[in-house]
Amino acid sequence: MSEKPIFSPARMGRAGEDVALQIEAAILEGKIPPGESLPSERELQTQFEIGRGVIREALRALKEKGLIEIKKGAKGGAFVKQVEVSNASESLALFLKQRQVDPACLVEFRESIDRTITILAIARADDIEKRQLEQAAEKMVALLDGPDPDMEILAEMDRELNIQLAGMSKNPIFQWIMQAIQLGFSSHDDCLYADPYFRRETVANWQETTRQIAANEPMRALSSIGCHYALLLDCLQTRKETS
Amino acid sequence: MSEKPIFSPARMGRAGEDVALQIEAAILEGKIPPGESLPSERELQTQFEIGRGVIREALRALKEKGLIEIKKGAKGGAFVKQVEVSNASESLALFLKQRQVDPACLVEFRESIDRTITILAIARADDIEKRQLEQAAEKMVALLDGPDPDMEILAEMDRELNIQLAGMSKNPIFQWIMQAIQLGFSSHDDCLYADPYFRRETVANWQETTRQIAANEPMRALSSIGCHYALLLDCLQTRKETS
DNA sequence: GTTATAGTTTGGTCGTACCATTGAGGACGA
DNA sequence: TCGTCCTCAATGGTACGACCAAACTATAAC
Repeated sequence: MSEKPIFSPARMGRAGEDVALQIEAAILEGKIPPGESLPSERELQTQFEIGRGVIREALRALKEKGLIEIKKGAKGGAFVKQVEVSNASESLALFLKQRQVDPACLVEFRESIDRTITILAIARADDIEKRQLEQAAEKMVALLDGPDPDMEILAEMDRELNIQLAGMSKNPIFQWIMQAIQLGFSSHDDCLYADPYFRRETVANWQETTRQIAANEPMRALSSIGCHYALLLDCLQTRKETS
Repeated sequence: MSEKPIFSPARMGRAGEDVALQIEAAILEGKIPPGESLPSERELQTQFEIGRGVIREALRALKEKGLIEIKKGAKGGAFVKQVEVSNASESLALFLKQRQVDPACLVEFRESIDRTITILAIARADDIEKRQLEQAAEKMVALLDGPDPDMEILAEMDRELNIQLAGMSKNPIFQWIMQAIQLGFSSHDDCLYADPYFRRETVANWQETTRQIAANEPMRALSSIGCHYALLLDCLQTRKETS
């Protein structure tokens, strides 16, 4: 397994770039299908007629892009991977994180896409998925009623719920955005779970929303979503005043 | 310039990851502001007590993420950069390309945010901006009626128009998302301008949309937007059949 | 048949040396 | 004095060689 994909030696100066591009191109053209492994570093070294360090840097870059996965040991190596949506999300999250953005803008944006996602989810997700979503919300209720309502866990479940809902829209772009937002700005949502009142309201709202989704009631679901974001804005407002 | 930000030595095994994470954290926490440069590779080598190859791999990863920019020569080094939206755009493009996501998903997403942007723009933009938008659309009409309706220029004006409109929503997130989409996937839109029929219809549609926005007629503007995306889907469909 | 052990493959790290690029400061001439 | 050219130092880019650590394989021992 090393005859066909012969890489051409790279030029001087910025050889690392060249190597990375050649390998990436080979992957994207399907010359190395997902699951297969690239030649070993030492093998590539001879094919490219270049130092091993350069090869390693190129592989590191591809790994960062999510194109390959690297395993150690014999029969290890660089395996071509299906790019996950989370890779793209991370990239967007990094961008959003570095910008100082008004929380109100974010809320506005999230509400906008949340509404669309909800409509799509009601139309496209099957009953099983809707049930699972409802059950996830019920688990939150149970946790809230329990003896130790841990804020961290609740916030994490909130994130999961959002991403799960986005997946039900059957549109990867919405998944991309939603994951990025959850990665980059989940801290804003934490305030909802820090206060006992908002915590209770939010969880109850999630239960209501998922129920309406499961019942295929788009207008009621949207109404519930509106409540959610009214709560969030309210919470952010009171927090601002106290600080 | 080397006293405060002392990095801790990294553990064995996966030191590269550790180094990259430490530097990334330092950047995100603002310890090294944009424009400033990190210590030189050899300097970092001593601070981390680690081989230079590892440092280089970590820097390469950060460069891939768009967090730093590397310059050669004296006074060169790794400079902290503002992450650009094009990074996120590329990352998403890679995902969609490798997964062969249906272009219709992208259209669906764009239509969704386009509708929200339009409503916000009508509510928030002042008359001057609305006039400018209308005039930009009129320039397209003029160009189309002219002797040499260049496809490239038309497509570029289309992109500009979209971004201009997004700006009028007064919400930077919509603006960024729109830019990311335009950067990565304008190629889909090009097909609208390749065919004479669709070209004419699309330009006319832009004129109609901008007029309704200027006239503060949200429902009619939305209706016009709906037409736009119906056209786009139609165009993609016929293109698919012919190929 | 199962377990223990040695061996092989492969990624991960270290270190040194050298090349290429670039900017700065000094030397030289007009 | 000014400007041009040259040298030099700092820094990233490449190369090579060595060794370590992990993980799979095959063989030997029980």
